[in-house]
Amino acid sequence: MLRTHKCGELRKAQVGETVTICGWVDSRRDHGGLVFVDLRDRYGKVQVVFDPSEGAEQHAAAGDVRNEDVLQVTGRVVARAPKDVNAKIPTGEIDIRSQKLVVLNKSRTVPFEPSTTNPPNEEFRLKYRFLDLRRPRLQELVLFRHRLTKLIRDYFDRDGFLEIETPMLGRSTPEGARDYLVPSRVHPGCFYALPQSPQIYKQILMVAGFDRYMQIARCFRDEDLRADRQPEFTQVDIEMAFVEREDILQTVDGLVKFLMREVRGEDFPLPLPRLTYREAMERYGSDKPDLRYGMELHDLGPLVQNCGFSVFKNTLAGGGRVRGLCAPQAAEKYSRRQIDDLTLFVKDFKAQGLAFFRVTEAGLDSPIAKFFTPEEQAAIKAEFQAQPGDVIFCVADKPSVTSAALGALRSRLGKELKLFDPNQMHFAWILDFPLFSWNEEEKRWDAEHHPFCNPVPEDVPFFETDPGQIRATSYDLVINGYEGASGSVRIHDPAVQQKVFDLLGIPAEQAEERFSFLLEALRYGAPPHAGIALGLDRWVMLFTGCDNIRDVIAFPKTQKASDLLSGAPSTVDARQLKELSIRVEEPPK
RNA sequence: GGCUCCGUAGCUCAGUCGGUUUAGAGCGCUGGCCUGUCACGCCAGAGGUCGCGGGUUCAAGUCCCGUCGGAGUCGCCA
Repeated sequence: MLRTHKCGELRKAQVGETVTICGWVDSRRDHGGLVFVDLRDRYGKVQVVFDPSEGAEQHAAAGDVRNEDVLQVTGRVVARAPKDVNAKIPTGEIDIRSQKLVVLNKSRTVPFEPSTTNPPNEEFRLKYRFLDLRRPRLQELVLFRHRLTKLIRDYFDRDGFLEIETPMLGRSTPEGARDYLVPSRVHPGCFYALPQSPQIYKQILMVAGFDRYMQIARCFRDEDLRADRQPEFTQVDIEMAFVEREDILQTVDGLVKFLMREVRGEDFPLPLPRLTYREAMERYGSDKPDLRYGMELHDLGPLVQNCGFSVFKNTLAGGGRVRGLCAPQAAEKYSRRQIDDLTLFVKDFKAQGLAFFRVTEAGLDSPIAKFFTPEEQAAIKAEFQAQPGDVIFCVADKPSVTSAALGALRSRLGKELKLFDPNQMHFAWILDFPLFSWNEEEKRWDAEHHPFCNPVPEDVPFFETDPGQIRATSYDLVINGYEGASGSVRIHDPAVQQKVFDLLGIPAEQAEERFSFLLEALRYGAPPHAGIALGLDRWVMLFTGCDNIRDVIAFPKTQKASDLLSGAPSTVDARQLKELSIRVEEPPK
């Protein structure tokens, strides 16, 4: 070992001991006579004093030391005089008086200091990720991720779950997200796909009798990125046999309670709240509402069906809806111009427009208020129990558009009006999703969750009459407006599986070709089973209060899926391509 | 693929409404001084294809078009 102690662990208790420590130069203060160096490792930093009276050589060498050089220092731990104590750091009551200095490695001048209080832009941080990761904040996030992952493993281990690895090189299935493909050398023209999730394998593990499975699984989806989406990400993948929906919900409820206690010391009440999909869409306009605040959507149809405002009246007459929400005390924060911005915002969600009313003592103040009788105004005000200073926003449109537009508006206003405590974590289940959704462009039914999701048994008759009515035995766990986990009871009956494929328009022979290994497995005694997958990156992000997923991933990719540190993706040698029987059609410029 | 924002010294930024001169500051860097600093201090200094390309103009960091890169978002994400 090159060290006897870590920099950050030294305290008054070690005073008098001679120690050897290693670390990076966090900063150097050269007083000509005395030289002070803050030496940093991942446990913290400690001040080393280089005094000429302890040896001319080590003192002179300290004068040549620069930031981020790697040092090994042997010296005595001494207590600081009371006036010299630095209360800002845990090691501030002691110094290391150097007796020997070894420069283990010089550093080039770093493009930015890990100790900076004002980190550079993200592009630069990603290019020099090894320096960025030296920053205390990032070290803290990496450490927390380790801890959370370990707690999750412990929780499932204690409950008898087995961690089983599944292949990374699998078979491409055209449904779902775009696959990342890996060419096969020994099978020219054939490709593996990296897993979008271990879905099929974990179901097969159930058939194989491993009735409690979990895996911290890396997954890959070649879709466009977001603040909470990376092309490769980590799922806590769970599957259980001989269980019902309720068992999965309770298992995850227990995990949440366990984590909230271990991480935050909070006694989290169970069960977690549950809402149906229909209820979520009706009250919040979203299937993943942020439930840290209210500001619910209200149906204004009955109140305005006879009003003088033709937009509302005509929309209602045409089968549309008029819905709205009441933004508390927004009148002063939103000028006319800012409301125009909100109007543009809801147009992104296909809304034709955004009506608004400023709530006053007397009634409603708005360019369109004149179209509403005093009674109608009073009714709208009463519907929201609106207070003077509030602003009521309304969208009149197709039902789905009112949800999408108002759901997005609610989310935006919630942030802008700071309607929630950023430290709070709110978990809720969304249940009874539709099993299928109608794809208007392609004129066909799509699986809302995935094609292996079991329908709610009493809805099975709807297969013949109204597939849109079929509820799925699926469930999402929503955390602060993010989809934190998603799962379902699976189909274990080949006949039901066949019904689903039929409705999705996947011909029997095609289903057989794509999923034969699953379908075959289901025919050999598949137990009823259900599962769920947690988005580990998002959980870490939410627990740590980060606003993007990249900060909790050691080596993340940019929005264009590049790794700025390594330069991936890159072109490859012609020889490699030839070996793989691949010809690139249009070589990059 | 669409929309929006950003790109000036190694880094963080200023550079105005309204186009012009030698493009500035702080941090960092280099040299010197300094024995109790911890955002050390003091003195001196170096450092710029204003992302890139084109256009408008007597004149472009500034205006216009394109492009590259980064971010947010819609589509997409069974």
